Amino acid sequence: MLELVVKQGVHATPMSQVAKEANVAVGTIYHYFENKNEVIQELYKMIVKDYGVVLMANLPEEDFKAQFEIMWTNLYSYFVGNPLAFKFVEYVAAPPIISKEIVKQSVPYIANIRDFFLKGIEEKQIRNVPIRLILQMAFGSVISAVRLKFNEELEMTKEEIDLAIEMSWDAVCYKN
Amino acid sequence: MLELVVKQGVHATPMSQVAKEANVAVGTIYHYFENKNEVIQELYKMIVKDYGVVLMANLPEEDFKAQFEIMWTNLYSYFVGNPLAFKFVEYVAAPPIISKEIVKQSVPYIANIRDFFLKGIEEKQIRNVPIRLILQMAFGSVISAVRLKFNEELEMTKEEIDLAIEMSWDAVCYKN
DNA sequence: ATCAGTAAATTGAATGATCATTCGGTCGCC
DNA sequence: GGCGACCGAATGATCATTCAATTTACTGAT
Repeated sequence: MLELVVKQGVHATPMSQVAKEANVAVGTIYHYFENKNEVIQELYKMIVKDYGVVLMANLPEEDFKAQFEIMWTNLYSYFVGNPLAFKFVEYVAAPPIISKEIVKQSVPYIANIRDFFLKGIEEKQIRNVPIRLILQMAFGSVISAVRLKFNEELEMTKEEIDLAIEMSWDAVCYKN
Repeated sequence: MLELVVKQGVHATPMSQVAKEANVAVGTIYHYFENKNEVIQELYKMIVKDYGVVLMANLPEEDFKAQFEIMWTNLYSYFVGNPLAFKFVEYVAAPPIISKEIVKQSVPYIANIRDFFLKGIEEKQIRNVPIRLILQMAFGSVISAVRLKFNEELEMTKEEIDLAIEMSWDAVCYKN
């Protein structure tokens, strides 16, 4: 369903097609889900949970900036490697399909990311500004980079990725 | 139609409702537009054209950074003052409804913004990195700020706006 | 001024599709 | 023999789009 929805849009993918693709009957889907929207919502939660884990993987112990860089790269790689996930959260996961309520339910999945930046602020590695601003800016820069790649506006070589990370870091890092 | 589409989503707004809201008959709409999608596309172009103009308004002559700040604020104010426009470009203007083709057609409307940053690079005010990266990062930071406000995650006081601008500037400005 | 003539604008009921969802029934397993 | 998983045709709506009919706006001739 993820694939179909990303390619055609939510309302252009009939449940009949979803059923066919999944090799089940339409009725079976309705046996497990209340309605079409609930399937979409579960898809959303799955993806958030997924990248919430990936994001924090393989962090080096020491340097804070190095950790930031790895996190940035983790998320970037996740989206580049899972274009469907990216396109889903970017283009499909919009109100009123995905409500604020559902978004809130997904917050715990990424709580550790928030904690990471809070620690950064305490340790004077990260600007002392509202945490939501930090998160949104950092997250947004990754999204921007992925967009550039998928729209084929930039090739996103190693150098370009490093530039993007550097810009992103300069936006959030502590200033003397 | 903008209003209806933003509130209900494209496929949840029947042309009959659009017609009623506009006090015309359905047929009349089809006299002026090929189909539903074309109306949406014209909406998109209108909005891009609109903020392309607003963005460059009232720029002070002197300081480059000051100009950047005004541009940033211009776009921020535009979106905050036109929530429908914001929600439309953010949530509705997605493929396959708005194709890459349509996006390309709208590029000329914002060519002067590109020129502004190119000049900035020449004058060593802006980082010497691919222009698309600059544009996407700068634009993205405004979007992030507007999102925070609309989601009521941040109040976006004058201070918070200034912080966001500062972060955005640090991301794109020239580094010695 | 008036009016016939005509082209464009407008109308909205009818058409033909497409879908989400339901539910009576089947199947396989314990 | 009973229970849950599974099936998919049938239902009831909803829509985008069409088009024949009607109205309006404009022209120039009288």
